[in-house]
Amino acid sequence: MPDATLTISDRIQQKLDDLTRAERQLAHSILENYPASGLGPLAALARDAQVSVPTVARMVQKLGFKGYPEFQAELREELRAKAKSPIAKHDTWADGAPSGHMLNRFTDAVIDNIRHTLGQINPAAFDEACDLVADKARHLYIVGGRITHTLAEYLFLHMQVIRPNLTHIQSTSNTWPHHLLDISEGDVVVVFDVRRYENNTLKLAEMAHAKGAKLILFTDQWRSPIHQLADISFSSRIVVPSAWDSAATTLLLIETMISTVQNLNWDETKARMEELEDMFDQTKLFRKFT
Amino acid sequence: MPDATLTISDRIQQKLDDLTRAERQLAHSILENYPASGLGPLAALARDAQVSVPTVARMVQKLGFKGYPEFQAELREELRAKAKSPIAKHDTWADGAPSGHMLNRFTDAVIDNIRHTLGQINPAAFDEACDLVADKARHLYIVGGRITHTLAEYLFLHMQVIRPNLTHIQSTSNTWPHHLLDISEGDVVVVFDVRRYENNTLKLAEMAHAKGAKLILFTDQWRSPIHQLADISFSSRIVVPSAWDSAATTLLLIETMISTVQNLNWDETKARMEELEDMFDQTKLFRKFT
DNA sequence: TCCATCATGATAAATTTTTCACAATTCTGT
DNA sequence: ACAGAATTGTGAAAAATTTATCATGATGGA
Repeated sequence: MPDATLTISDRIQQKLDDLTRAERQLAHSILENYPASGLGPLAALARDAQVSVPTVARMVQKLGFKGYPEFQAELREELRAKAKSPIAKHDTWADGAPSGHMLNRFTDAVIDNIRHTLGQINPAAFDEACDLVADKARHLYIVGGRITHTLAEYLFLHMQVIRPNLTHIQSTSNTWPHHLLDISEGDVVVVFDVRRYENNTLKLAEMAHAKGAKLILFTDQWRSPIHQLADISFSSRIVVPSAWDSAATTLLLIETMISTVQNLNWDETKARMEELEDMFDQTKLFRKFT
Repeated sequence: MPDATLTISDRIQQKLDDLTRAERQLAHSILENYPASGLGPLAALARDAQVSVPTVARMVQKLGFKGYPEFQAELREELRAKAKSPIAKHDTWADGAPSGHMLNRFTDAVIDNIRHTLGQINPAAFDEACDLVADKARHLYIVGGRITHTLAEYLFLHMQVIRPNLTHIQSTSNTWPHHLLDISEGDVVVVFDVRRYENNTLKLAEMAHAKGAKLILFTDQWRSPIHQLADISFSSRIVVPSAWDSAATTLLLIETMISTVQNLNWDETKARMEELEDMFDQTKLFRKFT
């Protein structure tokens, strides 16, 4: 009988390196919705993980159990113990860390930010923004400031694969007036501006607005002054137990936008993506022979 | 097929009056430590409740199941559903958008990713990593790949304020071997590498490891090959309903790290931050937050 | 008190599940 | 490119679990 102080989940993760390809595949499947999947019949688990039945049997033995039934018995025992233990420890995010640990406090705050932000968002406006960003006829400019340029670049890198005709502008650089010359009516400018709102970014937005560009703004709950010019703006809650603000919620919105735009342009993107896949495969091959 | 909105526990309690003596005995045994006992073999359940095997079989049918295995299947399904949403009784995050809207689907996935990731993280390892990153005696290198360099830069920008003596390396650039010359034993290298793991990044990590640097790795659930070299690694779940992966969870970890490191160095950081504020004010590059 | 009805349990049959032995495949180092 | 080792899968045997059958005991009303 294996060590009782470690959960099966812990032990799987610990052994993850010693496992073979199929076993690792299985391990992830078990962890995926733990412990439910492990409590079903062996064959079902094998099917879900797309491995053969004996692979499952072999791995449970590797984990130190005599057989699958013994493995299940301990899984049930874990479940018993967990249900019995006080609920206080139950609602923390990082198991084994006190609820006052930064990991738990921070995560609480971020989840709360997400909930608030999504609760206030206007889905129609979001869809409209995605349509604009997806429109390949319009040139797309993506603008970020001192910190937010990382978010801007994240959006830019993905859009680069999805559509042509786009530019990343860093408002802190002094080259942006050059880009502005090319902006014409109907172009789309996505601007990131969160508190410690930046003068440069505001100027840029004003001028783009004057030239008749569509402005989409990602800002915080207090809203950058740019929001008065913007056609569509999204404000995220960014407060966390830190001297800094959180960009996690804004990133969530950006990623959702990427996914939505991708879907809108799927027919054309597909080819671009597959090309990219090929490149990755080549990289893999390259690694194999070195 | 029984009603899906009611849990088995609910249904047993509802039927409690219609049950016979032995069945009631069994029912209480099931509820005693729910749902663990129901997930074992039928015979074990019968023994624990001190009733005969056929009694169990009969009652399960009385509850509307075709047989014991079907009963267990639903029990597992309940467990799955319960594990998924300790927070998210929210079916829809964005009010006014259908639950199938990308905003809701994506947010669901990200919350789930966060829950999984935090559940598997080792708080002690996290604290240790923060200590290393906070140690100003060690030079800090931050390394990112094609996409992840945005995350790396996000960490870099904040660390720049918190501590001196750090470098941002982009593994896709060809200048990184240059930086490698300066790495010495005891230095700390924070590496970002998520799937579509990059050969350049691996090479860099190997060489830094060979020079005796401490390696801290941020990767995904399948883990970059670098994790075998890394002193500490963190794996985030990154799957979302998109052709791309999500960086949101990794960003959450980074931000938590920033905040923790900030607190560790607070005395010295405070001065740096104020100095920075002054510089911003003087150059009038940034507006003061009101 | 006796019979009819229902609940319960023992046993056996049927089915499912697990384990084992061996073959095919993939990977690794020369 | 090859041989040897390790990994993975296939199919059959063994073990277990579940279901069905039937006998026994209990209960309650005439």
